[in-house]
Amino acid sequence: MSKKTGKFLSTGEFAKLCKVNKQTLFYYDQIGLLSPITKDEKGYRYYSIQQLEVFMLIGLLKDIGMSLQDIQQYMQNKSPESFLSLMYRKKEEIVKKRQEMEAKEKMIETTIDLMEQASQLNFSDITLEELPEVTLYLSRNIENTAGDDFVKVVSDFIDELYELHLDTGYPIGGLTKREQVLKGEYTNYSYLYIEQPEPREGHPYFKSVKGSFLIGYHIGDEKNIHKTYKRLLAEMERLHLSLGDYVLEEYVYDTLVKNRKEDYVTKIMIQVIKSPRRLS
Amino acid sequence: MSKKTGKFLSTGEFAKLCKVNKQTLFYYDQIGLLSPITKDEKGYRYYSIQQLEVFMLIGLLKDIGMSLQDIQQYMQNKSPESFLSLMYRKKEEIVKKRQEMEAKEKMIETTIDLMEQASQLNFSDITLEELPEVTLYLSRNIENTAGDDFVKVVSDFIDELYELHLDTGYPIGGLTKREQVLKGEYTNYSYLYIEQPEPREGHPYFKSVKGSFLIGYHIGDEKNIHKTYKRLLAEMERLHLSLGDYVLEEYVYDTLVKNRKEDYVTKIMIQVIKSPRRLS
DNA sequence: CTAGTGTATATAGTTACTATATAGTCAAGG
DNA sequence: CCTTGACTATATAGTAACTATATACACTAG
Repeated sequence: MSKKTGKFLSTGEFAKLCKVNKQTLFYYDQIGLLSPITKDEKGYRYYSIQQLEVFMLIGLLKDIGMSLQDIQQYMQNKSPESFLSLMYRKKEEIVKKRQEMEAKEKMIETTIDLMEQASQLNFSDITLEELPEVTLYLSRNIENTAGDDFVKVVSDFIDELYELHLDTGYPIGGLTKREQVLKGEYTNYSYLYIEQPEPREGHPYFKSVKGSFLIGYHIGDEKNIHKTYKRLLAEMERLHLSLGDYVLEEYVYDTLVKNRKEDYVTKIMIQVIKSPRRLS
Repeated sequence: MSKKTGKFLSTGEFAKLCKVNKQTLFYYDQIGLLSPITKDEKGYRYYSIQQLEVFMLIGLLKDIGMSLQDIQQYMQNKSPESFLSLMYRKKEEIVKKRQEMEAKEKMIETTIDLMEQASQLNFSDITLEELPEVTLYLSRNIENTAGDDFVKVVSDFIDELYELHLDTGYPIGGLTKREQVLKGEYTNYSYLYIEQPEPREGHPYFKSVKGSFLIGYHIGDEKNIHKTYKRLLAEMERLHLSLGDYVLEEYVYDTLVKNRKEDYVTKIMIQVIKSPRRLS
């Protein structure tokens, strides 16, 4: 602090209060966003305590995505009324942002849960499990689609996930109908799906599945997944089970956590019927 | 979509799915953050559906303040373990961010309330009001401080507000003790204060005030505030009231909402005692 | 009166895009 | 077959909001 400037603050002091780089204040002065209340004959800048409030408002507006230019725009013709209407608008935005934050928090939680579960699995095991009812959000049918059509369906599906906030961190899976599996077309998915832990009413496409599932894991490139399917179907025979209506397929480890395709792990869930044995 | 590329997406298509500019994908490819799964002989890029998941992860990490470089760092040596630990760390960060968001939401709410209240006021009125108990967080004593000392106290005070999350949108006010007022030193504040709507236990410096207050408003530059004080003290006399222990002073309209000092409004709250009349 | 700290300006660098200019690719229509 | 229009590519420059660096002046303590 130079001189006995009383209740004024030098750039350095003010910067410390604001918890920013001194240069940032020079910059704000330069673009006319926040200029010191006075400059002395040597060009030294002096800020007042009040200006801290302004600086904090700038920070608040910045945080909710306003550009410095827009902020300056407001600063130039302020009034209690315009301030209030600005606050009302920004209130809405900040609420939206907080909600997005919460959604992301949930996504991370789900991802953590899934990963923790995955780490407990033995991928060489084949198990028979009774699955509880789950709700799946389905894409449109994609059997035998390719090229533009396929792209369109996937795009629409993803768009819906965005719009309806259905992406909760669960992986996107492929559902194959019984008939396709019988034909040996294991990778000709009928639908894409995403699990919905908290299904909401009033949306079409939701589908619940429950029952007995034979669960196994395919390790490596998807290209060779038919081998794992053969293994699973053989096990199905051995246990005197017959094929149910669906097969669900989803990645456990993929691009997100593994660099090489050989390390990818796909979970295959074959719905099965125990008795009476159905002809397949 | 050119050619019968089956289940691959061109840059434009993938950009649409990701809801970003095509250029952004070029940029990500360039810095090696997210490269298409294949390029054909003409240099055309082709992305897979799986890569959307990667893109979304990048978006998530970006949103919680990770730089593209750091993200790339992770991408280069991923594993379920490192992914999990990253998620755990980021979970904490996102929780913190959400809480900050909530604090800002509250600040905006308070600001809106204060402004709405202010718009209902008639600044020429002098009123006698019974104020309920409020908790004030006080700075260290600043009577007669100036220069470095003053700056230090204010800095510390502001730092505490940051650290203890005490800035809830209420204005920072000045508390003047009875003795100063009697000496006519109206602007020689004894403490700075900020109101705490939800006081927390375990902190020093908290001070509750309640009782009768004579409330008036000063319009214009703080320099002339003594005139308004005189007016208020005269009114006090007229009502046969005597000066209490404190005077509170806070801005109603200031730099945030008015451009000119002549339009600033300061609220002055003089604690008064009705009877028995105390000698002043 | 010098060392050390603080201030100023001017300029260049950074991050994460974003826009523009130029040119090659491809499928459809006349 | 040629042109049109919509797409692709690269290369370069521009943007926002800082951030760092270089150079010079100002003030204060010993």
